[in-house]
Amino acid sequence: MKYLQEEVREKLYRSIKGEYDISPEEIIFSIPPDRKFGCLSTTIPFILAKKKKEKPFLIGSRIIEKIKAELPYFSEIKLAGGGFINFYFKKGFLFKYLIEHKDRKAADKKQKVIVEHTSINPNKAAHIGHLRNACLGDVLVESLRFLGCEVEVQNYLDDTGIQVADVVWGLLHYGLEEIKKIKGLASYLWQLYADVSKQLAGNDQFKEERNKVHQKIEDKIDPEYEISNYISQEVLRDHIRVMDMLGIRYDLLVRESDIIELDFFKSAAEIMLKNRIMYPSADPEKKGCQVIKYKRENIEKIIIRSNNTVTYIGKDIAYSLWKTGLFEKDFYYKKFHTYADRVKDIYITDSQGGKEDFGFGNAQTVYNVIGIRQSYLQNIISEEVIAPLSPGDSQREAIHFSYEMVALTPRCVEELGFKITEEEQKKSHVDVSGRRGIAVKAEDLIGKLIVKSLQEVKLRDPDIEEEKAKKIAREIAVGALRYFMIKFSSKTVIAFDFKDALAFEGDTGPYLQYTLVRINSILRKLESREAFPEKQDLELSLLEENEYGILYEILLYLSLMEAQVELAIKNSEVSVIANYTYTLCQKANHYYHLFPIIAEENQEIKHIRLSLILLVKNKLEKLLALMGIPVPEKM
RNA sequence: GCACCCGUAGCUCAAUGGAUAGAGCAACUGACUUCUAAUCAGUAGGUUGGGGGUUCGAGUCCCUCCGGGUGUGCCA
Repeated sequence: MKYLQEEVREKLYRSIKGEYDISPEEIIFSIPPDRKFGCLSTTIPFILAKKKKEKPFLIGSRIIEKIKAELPYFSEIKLAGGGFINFYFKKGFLFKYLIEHKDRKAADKKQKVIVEHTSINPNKAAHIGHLRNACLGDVLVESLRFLGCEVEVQNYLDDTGIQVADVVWGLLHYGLEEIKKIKGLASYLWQLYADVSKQLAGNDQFKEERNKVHQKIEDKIDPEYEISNYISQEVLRDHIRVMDMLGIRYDLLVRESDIIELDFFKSAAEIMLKNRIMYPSADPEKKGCQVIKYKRENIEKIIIRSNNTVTYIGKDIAYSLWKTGLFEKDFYYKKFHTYADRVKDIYITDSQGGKEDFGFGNAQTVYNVIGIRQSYLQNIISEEVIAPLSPGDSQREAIHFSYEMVALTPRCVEELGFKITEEEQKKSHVDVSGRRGIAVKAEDLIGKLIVKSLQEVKLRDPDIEEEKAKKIAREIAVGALRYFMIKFSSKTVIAFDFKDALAFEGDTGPYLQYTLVRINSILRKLESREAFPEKQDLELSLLEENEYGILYEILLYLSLMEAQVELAIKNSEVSVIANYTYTLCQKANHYYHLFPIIAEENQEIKHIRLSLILLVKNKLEKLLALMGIPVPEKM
């Protein structure tokens, strides 16, 4: 897919690449703040001037001379402000261009990408922090697909971790049959885990018991093993169910127990030793340990302890090598779950089975959506393991898609009924803590959102059928939640508060939904769509100046859409898409508020307005789909 | 100690090194017999934490100070 700016960029690049050392990505376009500076602008002469110590003005003039004849869509290309190159579209071009390219598909880049997200410890219900992870991950997935990548979504299951052992220890006085009778297991374990954590803290005897449970799980000794298996599966099913409520889905579940069972780490260690990535430490304090050098901080990170056991990072390294295809071994697989609409199945890894090739793994680029606190380990994997093992011709890349935590405002913590210390009281936010049970459960939040939106729906339409109202309420709840989780930049700590999260006005998901719902409503009420066929050569000069100006700004803004999605991926910052969509909606609302469509008597003008609204609808539908925000029938 | 991140309107946040720093919320004023008021229009609100520097141009890059946060384990 080539969008408008990309086409111009290509021509520009060809005209300068012989003279300057520059990559196409460095040529960046923006829409100038004032139309007197044109409709599209680049500062490339300034950038080139820095590289060669020349006058930007002269470089700019030379570039314009070279490309002028090659770019037919512009009436003028002017140099301004000492080095800006400003492009002026021919009248009517942009409208025509956007209509013509409305449903253009992304080029098939044939690149396979794996995105790992969600990856919640399977010992309790999901909370708001996990929601941020899954929502960010899912927008990343859909954006990559939009840009033409083949994406495989993986969810990693730490089924052998100490957290599972904690709750198994807490449940040991029950037998498996009794545990199976527990309703809402994930939610039940939420409280149990908090209680267990309290008991374990400062009680060495309990901890020792728990460690024995952990060991028995690893050695597959019942009842500990079967209980742990049951719990992690059931909790996983609960996580999948909750995420499916938000439209978030997976292709493959990867179990840590299978990585251990199939001895992936052994193969990983062989590769790393052979390539001198891992080596025996010479540091007397790390005598007998195998380490990886982390150059950025000049630290040796222990991978294999002196007692020959593997540290936490080891399993992640093996998994990453498998994901990037730098590794011979593979898992076995079986079907785990079919979604209710039956359009998709989830598979899960296994440690035995048939040799069927499912084609999982082996991607060129691997994203791991995980909190910023994991940066240290993720950087080691990406910089010290994956990068050096990737030969230049088949570059493999592991990208840490990081984000800050969701925390709670002190007020919110108190609303939830927890006591907080005086110290915490003074802070702007308090960390979510599974161990203390301090968090908002994902499903509780979704429930609150549904209750509130149902009220709003009924307020606006008291006669609405119950089922219809519920469906719309769910859609609004999902829209509000998903937008809230991605609208902040990933470096912002979200200080969660019900007041903000339950907002339906202003910069919120429902605002975006409302914009599209109203556009759809206009189209429904239009007496006849047939009277206004899609037409590329509309007579824009019929519009009075004010309307033309506002309409033109929307067209310009619409032309940025694909570039914005690319920018979001390039910067690992999907909030770009949320912000862009919000601004687009503001512009659209402003326009059709000023210029009514159905009531317009001049059929030509009506045709123009309708065409614009259809363009906005087309882009907005795509954007909402990228963000997983549903479109209600009415609001 | 070392490394990284953050500090922008009363609050919550935007702003690829680019032309006049923008939104939402809260406050105030106005627009529903009208294509849906979950909307729209308007008023007010700023020394971008302080100070230096680089640059044609700095909220953005560099240095420094102040304030806040995170990571840095033979834990996971």
